[in-house]
Amino acid sequence: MSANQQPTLFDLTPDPWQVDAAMDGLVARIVFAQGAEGIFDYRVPDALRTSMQTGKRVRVPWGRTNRFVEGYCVGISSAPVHDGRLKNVESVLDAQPIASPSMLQLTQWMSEHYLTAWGRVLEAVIPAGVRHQAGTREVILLSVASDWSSSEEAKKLPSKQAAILQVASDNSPLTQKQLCLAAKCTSGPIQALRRKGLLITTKERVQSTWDQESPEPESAAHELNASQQAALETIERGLGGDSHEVYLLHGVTGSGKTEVYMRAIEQVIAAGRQAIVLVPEISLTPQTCRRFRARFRTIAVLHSHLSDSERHWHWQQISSGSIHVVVGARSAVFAPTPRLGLIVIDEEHDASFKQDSVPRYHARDVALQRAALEKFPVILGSATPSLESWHHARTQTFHLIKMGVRIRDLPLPPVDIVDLRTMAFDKKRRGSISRPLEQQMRQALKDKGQVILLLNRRGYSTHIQCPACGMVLRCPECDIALTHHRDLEQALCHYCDFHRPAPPRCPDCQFEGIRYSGSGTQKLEAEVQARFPSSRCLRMDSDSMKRHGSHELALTKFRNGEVDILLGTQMIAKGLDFPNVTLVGVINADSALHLPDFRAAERTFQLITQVAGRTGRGDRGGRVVVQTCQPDHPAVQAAARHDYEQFAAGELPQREPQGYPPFGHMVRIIVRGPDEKNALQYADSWMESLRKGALARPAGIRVLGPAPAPIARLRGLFRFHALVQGPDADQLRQLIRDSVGQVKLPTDVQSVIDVDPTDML
DNA sequence: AGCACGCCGACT
DNA sequence: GTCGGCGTGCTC
Repeated sequence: MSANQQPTLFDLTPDPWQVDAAMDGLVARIVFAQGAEGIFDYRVPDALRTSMQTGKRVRVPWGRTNRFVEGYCVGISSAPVHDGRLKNVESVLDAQPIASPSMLQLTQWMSEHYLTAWGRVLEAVIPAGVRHQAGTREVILLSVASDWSSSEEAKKLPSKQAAILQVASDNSPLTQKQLCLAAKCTSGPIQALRRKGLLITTKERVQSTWDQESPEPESAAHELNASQQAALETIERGLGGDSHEVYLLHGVTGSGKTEVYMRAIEQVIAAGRQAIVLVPEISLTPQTCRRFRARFRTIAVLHSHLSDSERHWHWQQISSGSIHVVVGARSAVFAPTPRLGLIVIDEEHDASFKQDSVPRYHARDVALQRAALEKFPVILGSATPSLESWHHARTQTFHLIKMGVRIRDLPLPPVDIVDLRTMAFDKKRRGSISRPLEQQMRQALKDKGQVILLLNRRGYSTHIQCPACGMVLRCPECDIALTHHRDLEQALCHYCDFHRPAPPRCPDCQFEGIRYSGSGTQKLEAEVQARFPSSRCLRMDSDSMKRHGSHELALTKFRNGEVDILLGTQMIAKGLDFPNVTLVGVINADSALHLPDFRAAERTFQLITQVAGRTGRGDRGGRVVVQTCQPDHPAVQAAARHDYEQFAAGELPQREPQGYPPFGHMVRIIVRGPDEKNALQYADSWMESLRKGALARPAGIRVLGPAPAPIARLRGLFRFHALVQGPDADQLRQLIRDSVGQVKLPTDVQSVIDVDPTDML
């Protein structure tokens, strides 16, 4: 908009009847899923005026050669936004918008918040099955022309054609095949009618045939105890209206949070709106699905094994408003509910809500933003809330609701801490199970209870080392020690797909006594089988649960009592509700404690507390044994007392002086490339430019690094990372946005910008 | 992301 | 002299 045009526009303000003419230059604003990152303006030719809508995809000419590319229309304006001559939109690809106005608003926010191009966000947020209209096909429908009775030709039709016309006008549009059947004719007379213009054709996408989920037997609501009732009453005040409130439901494990969610959802449905329930990926077990299906008739459960066409079908059902409840993992936050009234985020602290590929969004934060835009409340539920949410609740932006007792007033299980350092002097004993834990296990099994053992490492041995020359077997592509998997007799890298046969002697010095040390779940399984030969043991980790449905099968076996001891990685720590579990053993509580991550203590506390909550859920009570080398660590101590508030009160003051979340914001930048020097050099100059930029802004922004990432090499690429921290999130983003492009990226160096990182590896 | 443009070295 | 290497920059 140049300065000399501006006054002219205002001088010639059109009279009302001229408005149409003044709107001549209709402009569509387009973003692209690949390629250029900006917003590009195109003229909308008259022929496309009616079909063009925001949220539809279009085909537009691109670049000097004007090859056609696909883009999303994110806005339409009547005045040209761009100075130069605009190219024309070539065609509109969608009959209906694929993104609603509110979804456009939300993705625009994400693109700003996560420093990711808008088009990339849209592409990631709309399922591929929806984009490709999987499971539908285009059919040609025949209907009677509206002016057929006035047509001369219609009065002197052959009898067959007249009959067909009659059948067609008595029905809604039919395919040619259907019309043939209904009028008992062949295609001949139908073609004749089409030529005469008496039958007109329309194209429509229809659903291919579909087998429905069989409905669950309906189950009634449970009675609420006093603490559930109180929680519901607080939440109720925000439901049904247009108020955007956030409730942090801090309920101990087994306090019956799910029932509170369900009651709230029922009220939202009664008010004519829909609800979304986000659960951690691993909790999306058939048990969870069944529980919700049994309660709500019109529900869509979005789990990871859906095919593209199933996903598309659910999307359409949700979009039409006929689905009232959507249950799913992270990406379900984008479900296209027309009038959303509530989002519930169960286990809101869970790491799986953060996406680890572009756009690196956190479903909790996206949900909060969606709720603010569409004006509805959010319930965050957890026994171990993230310190971010807890902080917001303490500082009054979230409503804190506590549920401190378990349903039926069951007690939280007592926790015994076993100090592994003193156990090290027990020379007669080998393996991962200490004497006290073994005794407790014998007792529990003797009393016909079930046992859960947590060991957060898969494989058999965690490292393979030569005692003669000191060599540790490493992945040639990654800076990672290989793990021995005995079932395959292979040494595997857990970060890429590298594997090699497990060596019988040192590959460097040929020493025969190469040592396999450190315990994973496979070794623990062998140890359990050796110590408890008459008990039935089942291992659950991502190796043994690869097949679809194996997770469900394993849990069903455990529930039916066909398994006495369930052992596994953190996938057994979450959400399971088995009343007969009378003992939980944590094999090594400090495995995550030394990770170079400011959230290490928080993670440890959450994991111990969550797995401890798997026991004492029946009348027989339960106990927990936690083995650790740091029995005095605050995270271990607080978990042993089931005392979240004690943990938070100790941990928050540690974070404040450093400006770590929740007291400040953080962006992590990863720079990687096949050439170590190039990558480091680029990272260095980028951080240098960030430091310069930080000086020109309000104080308080600091740039740490670059330094080699904790995993310094991954899949052959050297990795450096840096942290940019500051009290003001917008300032941080602005600084980084400005710096991108100031330093030019060598072709062999890639960068990743992770806003609000949860992972530092 | 492509694709053209442009500025350098090895060749008929 | 020209062909083609890829580093740079632009695309409404």
